[in-house]
Amino acid sequence: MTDKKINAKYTVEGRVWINSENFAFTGQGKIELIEKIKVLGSLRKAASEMKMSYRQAWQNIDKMNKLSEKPLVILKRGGKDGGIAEVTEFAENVILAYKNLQTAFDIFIKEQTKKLNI
Amino acid sequence: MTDKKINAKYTVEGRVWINSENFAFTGQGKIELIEKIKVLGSLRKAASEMKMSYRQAWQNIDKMNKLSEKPLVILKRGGKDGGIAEVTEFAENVILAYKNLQTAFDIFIKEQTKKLNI
DNA sequence: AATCGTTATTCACTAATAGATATAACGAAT
DNA sequence: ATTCGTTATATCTATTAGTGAATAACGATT
Repeated sequence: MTDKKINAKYTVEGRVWINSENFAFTGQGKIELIEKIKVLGSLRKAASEMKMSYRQAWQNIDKMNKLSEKPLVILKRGGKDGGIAEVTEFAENVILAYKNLQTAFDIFIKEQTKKLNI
Repeated sequence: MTDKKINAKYTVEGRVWINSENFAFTGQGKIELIEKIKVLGSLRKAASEMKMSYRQAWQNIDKMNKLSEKPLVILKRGGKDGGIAEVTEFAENVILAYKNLQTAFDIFIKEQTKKLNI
C-alpha cells in the first residue's frame, strides 16, 4: 500500500549552475541562448527569438568566452551574411555537462520534496 | 589509488529553498533572521545584527507569516520592552526541514562537482 | 569600391530595488 | 497618564539593472 499522505503545500525548489572563476558561466538562459545560436548561426537572431536584448546576450557570451578556458561561441563580423556565430565543441561539452547536472538536480528536488516534513 | 585528475576550474553551485504558494518562504537569509529573532526576542535587534534593514526584515517575516499555513514569528507591539518577537514551534520545524535540505544539497553539490566532465 | 546584415559599443532613458529617515501606533509597567 | 522601546508604515533618495535606439566596425561577396 502506497503512502498517500502527501503534503502538497510546500515544495522544494532551487537552481544550479556551473561556475568558472566567479562567474556563473552556465544557467538555463545561457544554455538556451547557445543552443539557439547553434541552430540559427546568429547571435542577434538567437537573442531576438528568446526575447533577450542583444546587448545582454552579447555580454553573456563575451563573459563566458573570457572567463572560461576556451571560447564557447566564436563571433565573427563582416562577410557574406554580415557575420556568423559559431558554437564550439567545447560548448557542446558544457551543454552536455549542464544537462546531466540538471537531470540529477530534478531528481534531487523530487526526492527532497517527498522528504519534506513540515 | 585515488583518481587525482581533478579539474578545479569549474564548480557546481546552486541554491535551494522551500516554496509555499509561489513564495520562497525560506532561504539562508530568512532562516538566519528567524534564528536571531529566537535568540534576541526582537525583530529590530535581529535585523540590526544581520545588517539587514528593519524594513526588509519586517517585510520578510510578514510575507512568510501570510503565505504559510501558520505564522512563523509572532510580532507584538507595546508592552514592557516595547514589543516582542516570538518564534513559533512551526518555525522550528521549518528551520529543521530547511537545514536537512541544505545538508543534502551540500552533498549533492560536492558529488556533482566531482562528476563534472568539461 | 559598394553592399549587406551582422557583430560591437555607446548613450540616454526607464524601471526596479535598496536604503535611510521619520514618525505613528502600541500597551505593559510604573 | 507617562514612559519606554518596540512594531508598523509612509516617503523620499540613491543605486542598480535592464531596455531601446543609434551607430560604428567589419569583411566576404559581388
